[in-house]
Amino acid sequence: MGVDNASGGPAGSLALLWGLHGRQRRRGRSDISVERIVAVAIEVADAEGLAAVSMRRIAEAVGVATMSLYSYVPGKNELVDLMLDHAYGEMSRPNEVPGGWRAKLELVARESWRLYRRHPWILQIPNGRVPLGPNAVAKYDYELRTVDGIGLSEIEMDSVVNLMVAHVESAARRWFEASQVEQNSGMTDQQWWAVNGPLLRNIIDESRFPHAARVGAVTGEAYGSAYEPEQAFEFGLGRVLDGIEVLVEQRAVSARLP
Amino acid sequence: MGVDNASGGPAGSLALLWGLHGRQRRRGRSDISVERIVAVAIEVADAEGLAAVSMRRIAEAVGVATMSLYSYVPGKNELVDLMLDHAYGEMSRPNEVPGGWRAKLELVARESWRLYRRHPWILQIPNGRVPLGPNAVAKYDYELRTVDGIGLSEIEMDSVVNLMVAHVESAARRWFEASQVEQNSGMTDQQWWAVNGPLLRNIIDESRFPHAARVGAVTGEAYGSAYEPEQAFEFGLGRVLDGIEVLVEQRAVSARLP
DNA sequence: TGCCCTACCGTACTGTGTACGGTCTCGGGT
DNA sequence: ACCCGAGACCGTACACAGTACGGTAGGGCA
Repeated sequence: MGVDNASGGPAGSLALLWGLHGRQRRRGRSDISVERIVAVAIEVADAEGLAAVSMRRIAEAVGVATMSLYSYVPGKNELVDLMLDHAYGEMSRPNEVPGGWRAKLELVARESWRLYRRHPWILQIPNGRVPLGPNAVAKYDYELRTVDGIGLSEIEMDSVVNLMVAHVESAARRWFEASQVEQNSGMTDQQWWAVNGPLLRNIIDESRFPHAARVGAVTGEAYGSAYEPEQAFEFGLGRVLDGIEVLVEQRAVSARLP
Repeated sequence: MGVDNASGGPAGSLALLWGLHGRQRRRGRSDISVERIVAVAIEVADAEGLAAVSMRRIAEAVGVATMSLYSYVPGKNELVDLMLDHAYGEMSRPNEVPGGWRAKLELVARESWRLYRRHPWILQIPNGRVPLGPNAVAKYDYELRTVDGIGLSEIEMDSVVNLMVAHVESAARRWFEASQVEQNSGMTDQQWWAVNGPLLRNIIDESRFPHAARVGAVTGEAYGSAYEPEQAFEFGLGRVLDGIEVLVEQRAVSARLP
Protein backbone atom coordinates (compact mmCIF):
# COMPACT_ATOMS: atom_id res chain seq x y z
CA MET A 1 0.00 0.00 0.00
CA GLY A 2 2.99 2.27 0.12
CA VAL A 3 2.56 2.98 3.79
CA ASP A 4 4.35 0.06 5.34
CA ASN A 5 7.74 1.58 5.66
CA ALA A 6 11.24 0.36 5.85
CA SER A 7 12.37 -2.98 7.03
CA GLY A 8 9.17 -4.86 7.44
CA GLY A 9 11.20 -7.91 6.59
CA PRO A 10 14.80 -6.84 6.53
CA ALA A 11 15.80 -10.34 5.66
CA GLY A 12 15.42 -9.27 2.05
CA SER A 13 17.47 -6.18 2.69
CA LEU A 14 20.08 -8.12 4.57
CA ALA A 15 20.73 -10.50 1.71
CA LEU A 16 21.01 -7.62 -0.73
CA LEU A 17 23.19 -5.55 1.57
CA TRP A 18 25.73 -8.26 2.18
CA GLY A 19 25.75 -9.31 -1.42
CA LEU A 20 24.36 -12.74 -0.76
CA HIS A 21 22.15 -12.71 -3.82
CA GLY A 22 23.62 -15.92 -5.04
CA ARG A 23 25.90 -14.11 -7.44
CA GLN A 24 24.07 -15.58 -10.35
CA ARG A 25 24.94 -13.88 -13.61
CA ARG A 26 22.12 -11.64 -14.65
CA ARG A 27 20.70 -12.38 -18.06
CA GLY A 28 19.34 -8.97 -18.98
CA ARG A 29 20.89 -5.70 -20.07
CA SER A 30 24.42 -5.45 -18.80
CA ASP A 31 24.38 -1.68 -18.41
CA ILE A 32 21.96 -1.89 -15.52
CA SER A 33 22.77 -3.11 -12.06
CA VAL A 34 21.68 -2.66 -8.49
CA GLU A 35 24.77 -0.52 -7.94
CA ARG A 36 23.86 1.83 -10.76
CA ILE A 37 20.29 2.13 -9.59
CA VAL A 38 21.47 2.98 -6.09
CA ALA A 39 23.97 5.51 -7.43
CA VAL A 40 21.35 7.22 -9.54
CA ALA A 41 18.90 7.29 -6.64
CA ILE A 42 21.51 8.92 -4.41
CA GLU A 43 22.22 11.51 -7.06
CA VAL A 44 18.56 12.41 -7.27
CA ALA A 45 18.18 12.46 -3.50
CA ASP A 46 21.22 14.68 -3.04
CA ALA A 47 19.89 17.17 -5.54
CA GLU A 48 16.18 17.16 -4.77
CA GLY A 49 15.60 15.30 -1.53
CA LEU A 50 14.23 11.87 -0.75
CA ALA A 51 10.74 12.92 -1.82
CA ALA A 52 12.00 13.15 -5.39
CA VAL A 53 13.11 9.53 -5.27
CA SER A 54 10.14 7.77 -6.77
CA MET A 55 10.32 4.53 -8.64
CA ARG A 56 9.12 6.27 -11.78
CA ARG A 57 11.73 8.97 -11.48
CA ILE A 58 14.62 6.63 -10.83
CA ALA A 59 13.56 4.30 -13.60
CA GLU A 60 13.45 7.17 -16.05
CA ALA A 61 16.88 8.38 -14.95
CA VAL A 62 18.31 4.90 -15.30
CA GLY A 63 16.68 4.52 -18.70
CA VAL A 64 14.31 1.70 -18.02
CA ALA A 65 10.61 1.20 -17.46
CA THR A 66 9.30 1.73 -13.97
CA MET A 67 8.44 -1.84 -13.20
CA SER A 68 11.78 -3.09 -14.40
CA LEU A 69 13.37 -1.77 -11.24
CA TYR A 70 11.52 -4.46 -9.36
CA SER A 71 13.63 -7.14 -10.95
CA TYR A 72 16.71 -5.58 -9.34
CA VAL A 73 15.28 -4.51 -6.01
CA PRO A 74 12.34 -5.99 -4.11
CA GLY A 75 10.78 -2.61 -3.48
CA LYS A 76 11.38 0.98 -2.60
CA ASN A 77 12.14 0.31 1.06
CA GLU A 78 14.99 -1.96 0.16
CA LEU A 79 16.30 0.58 -2.32
CA VAL A 80 16.44 3.18 0.42
CA ASP A 81 18.21 0.71 2.69
CA LEU A 82 20.85 0.26 0.03
CA MET A 83 21.20 4.01 -0.45
CA LEU A 84 21.81 4.46 3.25
CA ASP A 85 24.45 1.80 3.54
CA HIS A 86 26.18 3.16 0.46
CA ALA A 87 26.30 6.60 2.06
CA TYR A 88 27.82 5.14 5.23
CA GLY A 89 30.45 3.62 3.01
CA GLU A 90 31.62 7.05 1.92
CA MET A 91 32.63 8.08 5.40
CA SER A 92 36.30 8.22 6.24
CA ARG A 93 37.40 5.96 9.09
CA PRO A 94 41.09 6.57 9.70
CA ASN A 95 42.90 3.80 11.51
CA GLU A 96 45.02 5.94 13.74
CA VAL A 97 43.86 9.21 15.18
CA PRO A 98 46.06 11.34 17.44
CA GLY A 99 44.75 12.42 20.81
CA GLY A 100 42.70 10.83 23.56
CA TRP A 101 39.19 9.46 23.47
CA ARG A 102 37.74 12.97 23.54
CA ALA A 103 39.50 14.09 20.39
CA LYS A 104 38.62 10.83 18.69
CA LEU A 105 34.97 10.98 19.63
CA GLU A 106 34.79 14.57 18.53
CA LEU A 107 36.22 13.58 15.18
CA VAL A 108 33.57 10.91 14.86
CA ALA A 109 30.91 13.50 15.55
CA ARG A 110 32.28 15.91 12.97
CA GLU A 111 32.52 13.17 10.39
CA SER A 112 28.87 12.31 11.00
CA TRP A 113 27.95 15.95 10.79
CA ARG A 114 29.62 16.14 7.41
CA LEU A 115 27.70 13.06 6.24
CA TYR A 116 24.37 14.66 7.04
CA ARG A 117 25.37 17.87 5.35
CA ARG A 118 26.30 15.98 2.22
CA HIS A 119 23.33 13.62 2.21
CA PRO A 120 20.52 15.33 4.09
CA TRP A 121 18.01 12.89 2.67
CA ILE A 122 19.24 10.38 5.24
CA LEU A 123 17.27 12.43 7.74
CA GLN A 124 14.13 11.91 5.69
CA ILE A 125 14.25 8.15 5.78
CA PRO A 126 11.11 7.10 7.58
CA ASN A 127 11.04 5.25 10.84
CA GLY A 128 12.89 2.06 10.84
CA ARG A 129 15.35 -0.23 12.32
CA VAL A 130 18.78 0.58 10.93
CA PRO A 131 19.35 -1.97 8.21
CA LEU A 132 22.53 -3.59 9.38
CA GLY A 133 24.54 -3.46 6.20
CA PRO A 134 28.29 -3.89 6.05
CA ASN A 135 29.03 -0.19 6.14
CA ALA A 136 26.65 0.43 9.02
CA VAL A 137 28.41 -2.22 11.03
CA ALA A 138 31.82 -0.82 10.07
CA LYS A 139 30.66 2.62 11.18
CA TYR A 140 29.49 1.27 14.52
CA ASP A 141 32.73 -0.61 15.01
CA TYR A 142 34.74 2.49 14.23
CA GLU A 143 32.72 4.57 16.65
CA LEU A 144 33.17 2.05 19.44
CA ARG A 145 36.92 2.05 18.88
CA THR A 146 37.12 5.65 20.03
CA VAL A 147 35.93 4.81 23.53
CA ASP A 148 37.57 1.43 23.93
CA GLY A 149 39.98 0.82 26.76
CA ILE A 150 39.15 3.84 28.87
CA GLY A 151 37.46 2.00 31.67
CA LEU A 152 33.89 1.88 30.40
CA SER A 153 31.78 -1.23 30.37
CA GLU A 154 30.51 -2.53 27.07
CA ILE A 155 27.06 -1.22 27.85
CA GLU A 156 28.50 2.19 28.61
CA MET A 157 30.54 2.21 25.42
CA ASP A 158 27.39 1.51 23.46
CA SER A 159 25.44 4.16 25.34
CA VAL A 160 28.14 6.80 24.88
CA VAL A 161 28.42 6.18 21.18
CA ASN A 162 24.68 6.16 20.71
CA LEU A 163 24.34 9.40 22.61
CA MET A 164 26.89 11.18 20.49
CA VAL A 165 25.44 9.86 17.26
CA ALA A 166 21.98 10.89 18.39
CA HIS A 167 23.16 14.40 19.17
CA VAL A 168 24.67 14.84 15.73
CA GLU A 169 21.60 13.49 14.02
CA SER A 170 19.40 15.73 16.07
CA ALA A 171 21.43 18.86 15.32
CA ALA A 172 21.61 17.93 11.66
CA ARG A 173 17.86 17.48 11.56
CA ARG A 174 17.32 20.95 12.97
CA TRP A 175 19.71 22.41 10.43
CA PHE A 176 18.06 20.56 7.60
CA GLU A 177 14.55 21.52 8.61
CA ALA A 178 15.56 25.14 8.76
CA SER A 179 17.08 24.96 5.29
CA GLN A 180 14.01 23.13 3.99
CA VAL A 181 11.69 25.81 5.23
CA GLU A 182 13.87 28.45 3.64
CA GLN A 183 13.76 26.59 0.38
CA ASN A 184 10.06 26.08 0.00
CA SER A 185 8.88 29.27 1.55
CA GLY A 186 11.29 31.32 -0.51
CA MET A 187 12.18 33.38 2.54
CA THR A 188 15.30 33.48 4.61
CA ASP A 189 14.86 33.10 8.32
CA GLN A 190 15.82 36.73 8.54
CA GLN A 191 13.16 37.73 6.03
CA TRP A 192 10.57 35.69 7.85
CA TRP A 193 11.35 37.43 11.10
CA ALA A 194 11.34 40.79 9.43
CA VAL A 195 7.79 40.09 8.29
CA ASN A 196 6.35 38.24 11.28
CA GLY A 197 8.57 39.64 14.00
CA PRO A 198 6.48 42.73 14.75
CA LEU A 199 3.29 40.70 15.06
CA LEU A 200 4.95 38.21 17.36
CA ARG A 201 6.63 40.88 19.43
CA ASN A 202 3.22 42.36 20.01
CA ILE A 203 1.85 39.07 21.20
CA ILE A 204 4.83 37.73 23.11
CA ASP A 205 4.95 40.57 25.56
CA GLU A 206 7.03 40.89 28.68
CA SER A 207 4.11 40.46 31.01
CA ARG A 208 2.80 37.15 29.71
CA PHE A 209 6.09 35.56 28.66
CA PRO A 210 8.89 37.40 30.42
CA HIS A 211 11.65 34.86 29.85
CA ALA A 212 10.74 34.10 26.27
CA ALA A 213 10.55 37.78 25.47
CA ARG A 214 13.90 38.62 27.04
CA VAL A 215 15.83 35.64 25.66
CA GLY A 216 14.09 35.83 22.32
CA ALA A 217 15.15 39.42 21.94
CA VAL A 218 18.80 38.62 22.61
CA THR A 219 18.98 35.53 20.41
CA GLY A 220 17.08 37.28 17.66
CA GLU A 221 19.60 40.10 17.80
CA ALA A 222 22.57 37.74 17.87
CA TYR A 223 21.46 35.26 15.24
CA GLY A 224 19.34 37.46 13.04
CA SER A 225 16.78 34.70 13.39
CA ALA A 226 15.41 32.33 16.00
CA TYR A 227 17.97 29.61 15.69
CA GLU A 228 21.53 28.99 14.61
CA PRO A 229 22.01 25.33 13.73
CA GLU A 230 25.78 25.37 13.47
CA GLN A 231 26.06 27.00 16.88
CA ALA A 232 23.62 24.50 18.36
CA PHE A 233 25.71 21.63 17.03
CA GLU A 234 28.92 23.03 18.52
CA PHE A 235 27.35 23.89 21.84
CA GLY A 236 25.77 20.47 22.20
CA LEU A 237 28.97 18.77 21.15
CA GLY A 238 30.87 20.48 23.95
CA ARG A 239 28.22 19.77 26.55
CA VAL A 240 27.83 16.12 25.60
CA LEU A 241 31.58 15.59 25.62
CA ASP A 242 31.77 17.24 29.04
CA GLY A 243 29.02 15.00 30.31
CA ILE A 244 30.76 11.91 29.01
CA GLU A 245 34.01 13.08 30.55
CA VAL A 246 32.36 13.17 33.96
CA LEU A 247 31.45 9.52 33.53
CA VAL A 248 34.90 8.56 32.31
CA GLU A 249 36.48 10.32 35.29
CA GLN A 250 34.19 8.47 37.68
CA ARG A 251 35.19 5.15 36.18
CA ALA A 252 38.86 6.08 36.33
CA VAL A 253 38.52 6.95 40.01
CA SER A 254 36.66 3.78 40.93
CA ALA A 255 39.28 1.78 39.03
CA ARG A 256 42.03 3.21 41.22
CA LEU A 257 40.28 2.14 44.38
CA PRO A 258 40.00 -1.62 44.34
CA MET B 1 0.76 19.55 -4.72
CA GLY B 2 0.88 18.00 -1.30
CA VAL B 3 4.65 18.26 -1.07
CA ASP B 4 5.15 21.79 0.14
CA ASN B 5 5.12 21.07 3.80
CA ALA B 6 4.41 23.00 6.87
CA SER B 7 4.59 26.67 7.30
CA GLY B 8 5.20 27.92 3.82
CA GLY B 9 3.31 30.97 4.88
CA PRO B 10 2.77 30.65 8.59
CA ALA B 11 1.01 33.96 8.61
CA GLY B 12 -2.14 31.93 8.05
CA SER B 13 -1.20 29.56 10.83
CA LEU B 14 -0.27 32.41 13.13
CA ALA B 15 -3.63 34.08 12.82
CA LEU B 16 -5.42 30.80 13.43
CA LEU B 17 -3.18 29.85 16.32
CA TRP B 18 -3.63 33.08 18.19
CA GLY B 19 -7.35 33.19 17.49
CA LEU B 20 -7.16 36.33 15.44
CA HIS B 21 -9.72 35.10 12.93
CA GLY B 22 -11.86 38.13 13.39
CA ARG B 23 -14.19 36.29 15.73
CA GLN B 24 -16.98 36.62 13.23
CA ARG B 25 -19.87 34.32 13.98
CA ARG B 26 -19.84 31.40 11.66
CA ARG B 27 -23.00 30.95 9.67
CA GLY B 28 -22.89 27.22 9.01
CA ARG B 29 -23.55 24.16 11.12
CA SER B 30 -22.96 24.90 14.75
CA ASP B 31 -21.78 21.41 15.63
CA ILE B 32 -18.60 21.88 13.65
CA SER B 33 -15.69 24.06 14.63
CA VAL B 34 -11.96 24.31 14.19
CA GLU B 35 -11.57 23.03 17.73
CA ARG B 36 -13.62 19.91 17.02
CA ILE B 37 -11.74 19.22 13.81
CA VAL B 38 -8.44 19.50 15.64
CA ALA B 39 -9.66 17.28 18.46
CA VAL B 40 -10.82 14.61 16.04
CA ALA B 41 -7.57 14.78 14.11
CA ILE B 42 -5.57 14.31 17.30
CA GLU B 43 -7.73 11.35 18.24
CA VAL B 44 -7.04 9.70 14.91
CA ALA B 45 -3.34 10.51 15.07
CA ASP B 46 -3.03 9.12 18.59
CA ALA B 47 -4.66 5.90 17.55
CA GLU B 48 -3.20 5.36 14.09
CA GLY B 49 -0.38 7.79 13.53
CA LEU B 50 -0.10 10.96 11.52
CA ALA B 51 -0.22 9.01 8.28
CA ALA B 52 -3.85 8.17 9.03
CA VAL B 53 -4.70 11.85 9.26
CA SER B 54 -5.93 12.58 5.77
CA MET B 55 -8.46 15.20 4.93
CA ARG B 56 -10.88 12.55 3.76
CA ARG B 57 -10.49 10.56 6.94
CA ILE B 58 -10.92 13.52 9.27
CA ALA B 59 -13.87 14.84 7.30
CA GLU B 60 -15.58 11.49 7.55
CA ALA B 61 -14.93 11.28 11.28
CA VAL B 62 -16.27 14.78 11.78
CA GLY B 63 -19.30 13.97 9.66
CA VAL B 64 -18.79 16.36 6.81
CA ALA B 65 -17.65 16.24 3.20
CA THR B 66 -13.94 16.37 2.55
CA MET B 67 -13.82 19.78 0.99
CA SER B 68 -15.86 21.30 3.76
CA LEU B 69 -12.85 21.14 6.03
CA TYR B 70 -11.27 23.81 3.88
CA SER B 71 -13.76 26.38 5.07
CA TYR B 72 -12.46 25.90 8.60
CA VAL B 73 -8.78 25.43 7.94
CA PRO B 74 -6.69 26.73 5.03
CA GLY B 75 -5.09 23.35 4.41
CA LYS B 76 -3.58 20.28 5.95
CA ASN B 77 -0.37 21.98 7.04
CA GLU B 78 -2.25 24.47 9.12
CA LEU B 79 -4.35 21.70 10.63
CA VAL B 80 -1.20 19.94 11.74
CA ASP B 81 0.14 23.18 13.19
CA LEU B 82 -3.00 23.49 15.26
CA MET B 83 -2.76 19.88 16.40
CA LEU B 84 0.79 20.47 17.59
CA ASP B 85 0.00 23.59 19.54
CA HIS B 86 -2.99 21.90 21.09
CA ALA B 87 -0.77 19.06 22.26
CA TYR B 88 1.68 21.50 23.80
CA GLY B 89 -1.26 22.95 25.66
CA GLU B 90 -1.82 19.65 27.45
CA MET B 91 1.56 19.72 29.17
CA SER B 92 1.69 20.56 32.84
CA ARG B 93 3.76 23.59 33.75
CA PRO B 94 3.81 23.92 37.53
CA ASN B 95 4.64 27.35 38.84
CA GLU B 96 6.81 26.28 41.72
CA VAL B 97 9.09 23.31 41.57
CA PRO B 98 11.30 22.30 44.49
CA GLY B 99 15.00 21.85 43.96
CA GLY B 100 17.69 23.60 41.98
CA TRP B 101 17.98 24.16 38.26
CA ARG B 102 19.04 20.58 37.73
CA ALA B 103 15.92 19.10 39.26
CA LYS B 104 13.77 21.59 37.39
CA LEU B 105 15.39 20.94 34.05
CA GLU B 106 15.11 17.23 34.60
CA LEU B 107 11.41 17.64 35.27
CA VAL B 108 11.05 19.55 32.02
CA ALA B 109 12.74 16.73 30.19
CA ARG B 110 10.51 14.11 31.72
CA GLU B 111 7.42 16.12 30.96
CA SER B 112 8.51 16.33 27.33
CA TRP B 113 9.23 12.64 27.28
CA ARG B 114 5.70 12.01 28.47
CA LEU B 115 4.32 14.23 25.72
CA TYR B 116 6.05 12.23 23.01
CA ARG B 117 4.89 8.98 24.51
CA ARG B 118 1.32 10.21 24.52
CA HIS B 119 1.38 11.82 21.09
CA PRO B 120 4.08 10.11 19.06
CA TRP B 121 2.69 11.58 15.86
CA ILE B 122 4.42 14.81 16.81
CA LEU B 123 7.61 13.10 15.76
CA GLN B 124 6.12 12.46 12.33
CA ILE B 125 5.41 16.08 11.55
CA PRO B 126 7.51 16.87 8.53
CA ASN B 127 10.30 19.37 8.48
CA GLY B 128 9.28 22.77 9.51
CA ARG B 129 9.76 25.81 11.52
CA VAL B 130 7.92 25.40 14.79
CA PRO B 131 4.65 27.25 14.37
CA LEU B 132 4.86 29.74 17.20
CA GLY B 133 1.45 29.24 18.72
CA PRO B 134 0.51 30.38 22.20
CA ASN B 135 1.24 27.03 23.82
CA ALA B 136 4.57 26.67 22.06
CA VAL B 137 5.63 30.03 23.41
CA ALA B 138 4.36 29.16 26.87
CA LYS B 139 6.35 25.94 26.74
CA TYR B 140 9.50 27.78 25.74
CA ASP B 141 8.99 30.36 28.48
CA TYR B 142 8.49 27.62 31.05
CA GLU B 143 11.62 25.83 29.93
CA LEU B 144 13.69 28.99 30.14
CA ARG B 145 12.46 29.63 33.65
CA THR B 146 14.27 26.52 34.88
CA VAL B 147 17.68 27.93 34.03
CA ASP B 148 17.07 31.56 34.83
CA GLY B 149 19.19 33.34 37.40
CA ILE B 150 22.01 30.80 37.61
CA GLY B 151 24.64 32.91 35.91
CA LEU B 152 24.07 31.94 32.29
CA SER B 153 23.80 34.49 29.51
CA GLU B 154 20.59 34.66 27.51
CA ILE B 155 22.25 32.90 24.63
CA GLU B 156 23.43 30.15 26.94
CA MET B 157 19.98 29.77 28.47
CA ASP B 158 18.55 29.31 25.01
CA SER B 159 21.27 26.84 24.03
CA VAL B 160 20.87 24.79 27.18
CA VAL B 161 17.13 24.52 26.82
CA ASN B 162 17.38 23.67 23.14
CA LEU B 163 19.94 20.99 23.86
CA MET B 164 17.78 19.32 26.45
CA VAL B 165 14.68 19.48 24.31
CA ALA B 166 16.64 18.07 21.40
CA HIS B 167 17.87 15.17 23.47
CA VAL B 168 14.38 14.24 24.56
CA GLU B 169 13.04 14.46 21.04
CA SER B 170 15.89 12.39 19.74
CA ALA B 171 15.41 9.67 22.35
CA ALA B 172 11.67 9.69 21.78
CA ARG B 173 12.17 9.32 18.06
CA ARG B 174 14.34 6.28 18.58
CA TRP B 175 11.75 4.77 20.88
CA PHE B 176 8.98 5.50 18.43
CA GLU B 177 10.81 4.11 15.46
CA ALA B 178 11.49 0.92 17.33
CA SER B 179 7.84 0.56 18.26
CA GLN B 180 6.79 1.35 14.70
CA VAL B 181 8.96 -1.39 13.30
CA GLU B 182 7.57 -3.80 15.82
CA GLN B 183 4.06 -2.86 14.82
CA ASN B 184 4.30 -3.24 11.07
CA SER B 185 6.67 -6.13 10.97
CA GLY B 186 4.66 -8.08 13.50
CA MET B 187 7.84 -9.09 15.27
CA THR B 188 9.25 -8.04 18.58
CA ASP B 189 12.83 -6.89 18.57
CA GLN B 190 13.57 -10.06 20.43
CA GLN B 191 11.86 -12.15 17.79
CA TRP B 192 13.68 -10.32 15.04
CA TRP B 193 17.02 -11.03 16.67
CA ALA B 194 16.09 -14.61 17.25
CA VAL B 195 15.53 -14.97 13.51
CA ASN B 196 18.29 -12.78 12.10
CA GLY B 197 20.78 -13.00 14.94
CA PRO B 198 22.51 -16.17 13.79
CA LEU B 199 22.98 -14.83 10.26
CA LEU B 200 24.39 -11.57 11.58
CA ARG B 201 26.60 -13.28 14.12
CA ASN B 202 28.10 -15.24 11.29
CA ILE B 203 28.83 -12.11 9.32
CA ILE B 204 29.85 -9.77 12.11
CA ASP B 205 32.75 -11.84 13.23
CA GLU B 206 35.43 -10.96 15.73
CA SER B 207 38.11 -10.60 13.14
CA ARG B 208 36.44 -8.04 10.91
CA PHE B 209 34.51 -6.09 13.53
CA PRO B 210 36.04 -6.86 16.92
CA HIS B 211 34.47 -4.02 18.85
CA ALA B 212 31.04 -4.34 17.31
CA ALA B 213 31.06 -8.07 17.93
CA ARG B 214 32.11 -7.78 21.56
CA VAL B 215 29.82 -4.90 22.49
CA GLY B 216 26.95 -6.24 20.41
CA ALA B 217 27.14 -9.53 22.27
CA VAL B 218 26.93 -7.85 25.66
CA THR B 219 24.16 -5.41 24.78
CA GLY B 220 22.23 -8.12 23.02
CA GLU B 221 22.48 -10.24 26.14
CA ALA B 222 21.50 -7.37 28.43
CA TYR B 223 18.67 -5.88 26.39
CA GLY B 224 17.42 -8.93 24.60
CA SER B 225 17.66 -6.78 21.51
CA ALA B 226 19.92 -4.19 19.96
CA TYR B 227 18.58 -1.15 21.71
CA GLU B 228 16.77 -0.10 24.83
CA PRO B 229 15.07 3.28 24.28
CA GLU B 230 14.15 3.93 27.87
CA GLN B 231 17.69 3.28 29.00
CA ALA B 232 19.07 5.50 26.24
CA PHE B 233 16.82 8.33 27.38
CA GLU B 234 17.92 8.01 31.00
CA PHE B 235 21.59 7.68 30.16
CA GLY B 236 21.55 10.69 27.86
CA LEU B 237 19.58 12.70 30.38
CA GLY B 238 22.25 12.14 33.00
CA ARG B 239 25.11 12.90 30.63
CA VAL B 240 23.52 16.06 29.25
CA LEU B 241 22.72 17.33 32.73
CA ASP B 242 26.32 16.63 33.78
CA GLY B 243 27.61 18.52 30.76
CA ILE B 244 25.40 21.48 31.52
CA GLU B 245 26.50 21.38 35.13
CA VAL B 246 30.10 21.80 34.04
CA LEU B 247 29.11 24.97 32.22
CA VAL B 248 27.10 26.28 35.14
CA GLU B 249 30.03 25.65 37.49
CA GLN B 250 32.36 27.53 35.15
CA ARG B 251 30.04 30.50 35.12
CA ALA B 252 29.71 30.41 38.89
CA VAL B 253 33.48 30.41 39.28
CA SER B 254 34.06 33.27 36.86
CA ALA B 255 31.33 35.23 38.65
CA ARG B 256 33.21 34.94 41.94
CA LEU B 257 36.39 36.35 40.42
CA PRO B 258 35.96 40.00 39.43
C1' DT C 1 15.32 -28.46 -30.98
C1' DG C 2 12.26 -27.42 -27.45
C1' DC C 3 11.04 -25.81 -23.13
C1' DC C 4 11.18 -22.95 -19.24
C1' DC C 5 12.76 -19.21 -16.56
C1' DT C 6 13.08 -14.60 -15.99
C1' DA C 7 14.09 -9.77 -17.40
C1' DC C 8 11.21 -6.38 -18.98
C1' DC C 9 7.23 -3.66 -19.15
C1' DG C 10 1.99 -1.73 -19.89
C1' DT C 11 -1.98 -1.25 -17.37
C1' DA C 12 -4.62 -0.51 -13.48
C1' DC C 13 -5.89 0.01 -8.53
C1' DT C 14 -6.07 2.56 -4.29
C1' DG C 15 -4.99 6.62 -1.95
C1' DT C 16 -3.04 11.45 -1.33
C1' DG C 17 -3.95 17.04 -1.18
C1' DT C 18 -6.50 20.37 -3.09
C1' DA C 19 -8.09 23.47 -7.35
C1' DC C 20 -12.32 24.51 -9.36
C1' DG C 21 -16.94 25.50 -9.89
C1' DG C 22 -21.63 24.83 -8.59
C1' DT C 23 -25.63 25.17 -5.09
C1' DC C 24 -28.09 26.78 -1.25
C1' DT C 25 -28.88 29.44 2.74
C1' DC C 26 -28.61 33.10 5.72
C1' DG C 27 -27.48 38.16 7.16
C1' DG C 28 -27.67 42.82 6.29
C1' DG C 29 -28.60 47.06 3.54
C1' DT C 30 -32.25 49.52 1.45
C1' DA D 1 -40.26 43.29 2.97
C1' DC D 2 -37.17 42.35 -0.44
C1' DC D 3 -32.99 41.33 -2.68
C1' DC D 4 -28.39 40.41 -3.28
C1' DG D 5 -24.03 38.92 -2.21
C1' DA D 6 -20.99 36.34 0.72
C1' DG D 7 -19.65 32.26 2.32
C1' DA D 8 -20.58 27.35 3.96
C1' DC D 9 -20.87 23.13 1.80
C1' DC D 10 -19.70 19.69 -1.46
C1' DG D 11 -18.93 16.63 -6.11
C1' DT D 12 -15.69 16.04 -9.43
C1' DA D 13 -11.21 15.86 -11.34
C1' DC D 14 -6.07 15.98 -11.64
C1' DA D 15 -1.37 14.64 -10.91
C1' DC D 16 1.36 11.74 -8.35
C1' DA D 17 2.61 7.76 -5.32
C1' DG D 18 3.87 2.29 -4.81
C1' DT D 19 3.22 -1.88 -6.65
C1' DA D 20 0.04 -6.23 -7.99
C1' DC D 21 -0.82 -8.56 -12.01
C1' DG D 22 -0.33 -10.58 -16.35
C1' DG D 23 1.67 -10.66 -20.84
C1' DT D 24 5.82 -10.94 -24.06
C1' DA D 25 10.11 -12.09 -25.70
C1' DG D 26 14.59 -13.92 -25.62
C1' DG D 27 18.45 -16.48 -23.84
C1' DG D 28 20.33 -20.83 -21.10
C1' DC D 29 20.07 -25.66 -20.53
C1' DA D 30 18.46 -30.53 -21.47
